[in-house]
Amino acid sequence: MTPYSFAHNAYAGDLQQTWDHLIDGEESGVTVHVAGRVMLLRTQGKLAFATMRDSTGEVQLFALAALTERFDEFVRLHLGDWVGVVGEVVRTKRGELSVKVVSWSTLAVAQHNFGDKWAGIADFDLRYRHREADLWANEKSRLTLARRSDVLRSARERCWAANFMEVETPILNPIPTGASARPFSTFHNALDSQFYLRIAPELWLKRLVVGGFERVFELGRVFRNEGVSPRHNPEFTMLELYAAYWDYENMMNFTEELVANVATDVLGSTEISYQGRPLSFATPWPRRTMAELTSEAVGEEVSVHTPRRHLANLLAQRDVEVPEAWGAGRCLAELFEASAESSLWDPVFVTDHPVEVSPLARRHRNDTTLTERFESYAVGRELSNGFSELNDPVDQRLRFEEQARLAAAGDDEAMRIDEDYLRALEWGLPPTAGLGLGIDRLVMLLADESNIREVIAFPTLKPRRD
RNA sequence: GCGCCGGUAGCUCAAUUGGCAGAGCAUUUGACUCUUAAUCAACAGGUUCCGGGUUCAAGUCCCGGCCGGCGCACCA
Repeated sequence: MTPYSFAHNAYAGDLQQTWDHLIDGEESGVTVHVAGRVMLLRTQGKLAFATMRDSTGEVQLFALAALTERFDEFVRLHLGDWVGVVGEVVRTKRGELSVKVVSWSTLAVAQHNFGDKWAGIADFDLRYRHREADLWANEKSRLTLARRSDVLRSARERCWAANFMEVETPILNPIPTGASARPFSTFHNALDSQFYLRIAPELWLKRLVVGGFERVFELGRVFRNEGVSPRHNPEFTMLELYAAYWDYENMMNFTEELVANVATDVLGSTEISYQGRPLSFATPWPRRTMAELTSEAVGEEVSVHTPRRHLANLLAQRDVEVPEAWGAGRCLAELFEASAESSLWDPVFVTDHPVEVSPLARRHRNDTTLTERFESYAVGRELSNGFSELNDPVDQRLRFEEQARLAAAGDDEAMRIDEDYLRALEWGLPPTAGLGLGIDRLVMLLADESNIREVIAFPTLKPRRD
């Protein structure tokens, strides 16, 4: 029977640092208890060398028939077995820091191997379905998921440092809202009610601001029942935060600082390389209106005031089908996506979106057909989305009603009227700015990964049907 | 959802024009007192993803299905 515990008192990584000064063949006189997984095993008659890895790194185990108990069993260990070892820290004649094994025990056996000891595990299906094996076999996977943890820690600390309080809001929602997306639905038996997994926590968070929490953030999972791709997982992690008394300019300032600081916390610099190309998070990020960028991309002046018919023609030239229900605003936003979006490499704020595509954003103070909204883009992808929040319950009702008309016309991503939210606005939402930041996308950039599944420990896969 | 590509031993990968299904590592056995992906020797290891079809003969060609990668669509 394997032990129930092990009196562990040292880590491989620490030993490598602490005993860096040991010269070849020198013995430290210090006995340690280390534990980890056997990654490699080299036997040589009455000697055996094992490479053991724990969460901090690797250290060699040096076993001798003359010293090590049950030596004949030690040399029969399998790659992947967990062992606990007691022995002296030494450096071998050939220069490898080692624990000279006196007593030891198998803590757990590995009944399956961990892939080729040189090539690891390459099969995507196996790696994603059995990430536990992938993590042992592939250093890159360990580094990427550790980096995700670093990003989460940094983002939280930066939010706390700016006096945002972390809150949690419902994942089970009677109405899916706060974004435009198809939801997952589920059912609560005792309440005899249909629920939807949240597509965004937005409205709940603003209700907390109404309640007097002036700066709140939530770092949590949202769910969207849409296609999967190298950049889309059905569940993903969003940082949403709201600050009373801020407008979207303030929030853009905060956003660029947040991302730049996270990059610095995690990588030590705002200057990184992504997929072989330099990428700079250095602030300030350019701020360009959607109309400007779209005009540049299509080679003529366009805006939300351009006749819808003309915008529709420009879209048609780009093979975009234009439904009857789209107004000039939606056409402009679609034209932006079709023409300008993919070329935005370094971070940039795209601002002043049409009201038509921004049902929760406050109208622009200089043009009521636009909103005070921004989206940051990097590497041609949307990274964040924020705005001066619409806090007028009358206008919000009009926006919801417009969404309801779209839904009636067949748009299954349109928002639904949320009476509870409207009532909350009637109690008074101060001027507030909000932000939603896609954490997975940010981790992809900071981990130099091109597939979102690499930055998610257990990405959503189709269940096997054997 | 559509298109392209892929699935061969536990893992990483070969297999020419349709012609005996292979190697390295892992496993098993043996040798070896300073190895570093140790080395050397030997044994063993297969529903070639699944189901049909064409053919004297199919890993290879055709049809259907499953799973994955990439692109498109949708979207963040």
